[in-house]
Amino acid sequence: MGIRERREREKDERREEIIGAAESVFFGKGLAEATMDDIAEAAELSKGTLYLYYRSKEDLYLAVTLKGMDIMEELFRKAISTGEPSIKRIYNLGEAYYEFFEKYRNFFRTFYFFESPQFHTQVSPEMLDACTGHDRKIWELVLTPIREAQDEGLLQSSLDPMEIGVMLWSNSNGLMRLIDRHADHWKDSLGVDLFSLMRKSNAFLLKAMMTEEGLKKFPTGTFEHAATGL
Amino acid sequence: MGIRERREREKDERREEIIGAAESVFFGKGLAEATMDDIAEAAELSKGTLYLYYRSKEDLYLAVTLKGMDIMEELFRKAISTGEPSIKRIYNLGEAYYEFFEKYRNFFRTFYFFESPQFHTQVSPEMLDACTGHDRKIWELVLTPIREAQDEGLLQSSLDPMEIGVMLWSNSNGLMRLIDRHADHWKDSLGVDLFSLMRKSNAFLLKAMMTEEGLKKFPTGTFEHAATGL
DNA sequence: GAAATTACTGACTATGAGTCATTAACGAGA
DNA sequence: TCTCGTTAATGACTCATAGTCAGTAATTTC
Repeated sequence: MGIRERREREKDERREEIIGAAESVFFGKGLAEATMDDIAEAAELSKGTLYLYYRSKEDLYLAVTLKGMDIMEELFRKAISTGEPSIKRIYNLGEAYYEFFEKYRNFFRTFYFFESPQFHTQVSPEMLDACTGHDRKIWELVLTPIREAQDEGLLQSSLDPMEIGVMLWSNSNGLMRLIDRHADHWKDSLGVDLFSLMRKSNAFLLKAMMTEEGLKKFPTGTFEHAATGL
Repeated sequence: MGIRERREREKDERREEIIGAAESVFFGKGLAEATMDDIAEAAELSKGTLYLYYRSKEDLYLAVTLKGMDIMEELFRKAISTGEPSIKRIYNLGEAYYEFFEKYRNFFRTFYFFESPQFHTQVSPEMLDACTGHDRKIWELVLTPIREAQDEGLLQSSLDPMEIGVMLWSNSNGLMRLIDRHADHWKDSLGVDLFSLMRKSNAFLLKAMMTEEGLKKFPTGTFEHAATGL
């Protein structure tokens, strides 16, 4: 019988609607200032109903984070399925990450919360698992072209692929955070362009991790027209 | 007359006592779970009194952060006043940063809040200024040996000293955060030692930013016995 | 020793997260 | 079409806690 299925579909839609409402409220006011009453009003539902779908305000916030991860995953997937050489696809990932940062800044910001367990006081273990699960899935994506580049002898095989990924990710992520909160200050009063700095440091790191052969085939700067300089 | 002065001294002492109480409560429960009543009890004062000294719970939290910055500044100051060569003192800074992370983990964690303006909803502009001011002071400290190393022709002079500092700092900071929340997971289930990874990536970056002359005098690994590998 | 200043108090207010008894809507079976 | 059971939704309520403020006590000044 299709009734059960319709009900489930409707429930899923409700879930999406709630996330949509939560998104607009959270993005407008931030986690702390947003109230469940605000979200209920935006969703045209009563507050009690929100709690039928999400255990706590923080769980709901992480539901928005999960949606952000979906978007990011999609961008990453596109970046690595171009059929280009592995090294180029690693560059693409850097571009995709920066694109996500630029275009989906609000989602990028929700990651701050996810990445600070400090602040998880009401998060349900289920929701946390869902997030870390999704996080790992994205990491798998990142590792694919890295492993390939190692197999092709372009990246040093003495390094763990995860190590390579983390170095590049951590570097980009740290600088994007800085850009997010202080870009103007750095540019105007210190004269430092953090964006090109990110390009530079990523290039430094990648260069240090490539093999002689890799550097011969793809000298630093090969993809410099690219957006992020990864 | 010394009465005014005595009163001021007493007020300062009170301030310190409150910070001490806040510290123990915040470190035990985290910002969100800690209540002003908890802190008042720990300080053996009424809640109202706390508000005579600090405008909000978040201001009080940042007061603890400021204390952490004091500690860090002290460690940094020691690190760069050894009379050693400039490059070595840059290494020392890396060590000092890691020492701060290890020994004063709780203070290190308070920086998460300071570094996420997202979460500043009740912070007074005065307190924020105090924090950013102190932050800059510490940056000045970091820049000293970097400028010196450039003057001596050991670090590329095409780079802005601030750029060099930010690259190294951002890299270390990002990885320490990762270590802070996931060291076990990374080590056990992924087989990646984040600490040595931090050493490696710092070395990569520094190497890329040194001059030929610098690398001749101080080849990578010169200070490898050092704690952080910066 | 009266008046003024300063430090402190804790009962009170306001707000907002989360709950739960109740109501409404829907569908199944007779 | 009438019941009865099930599921979805409601909103008034509780409870916790940040922040306030009128009042008290201690200290200083003259």
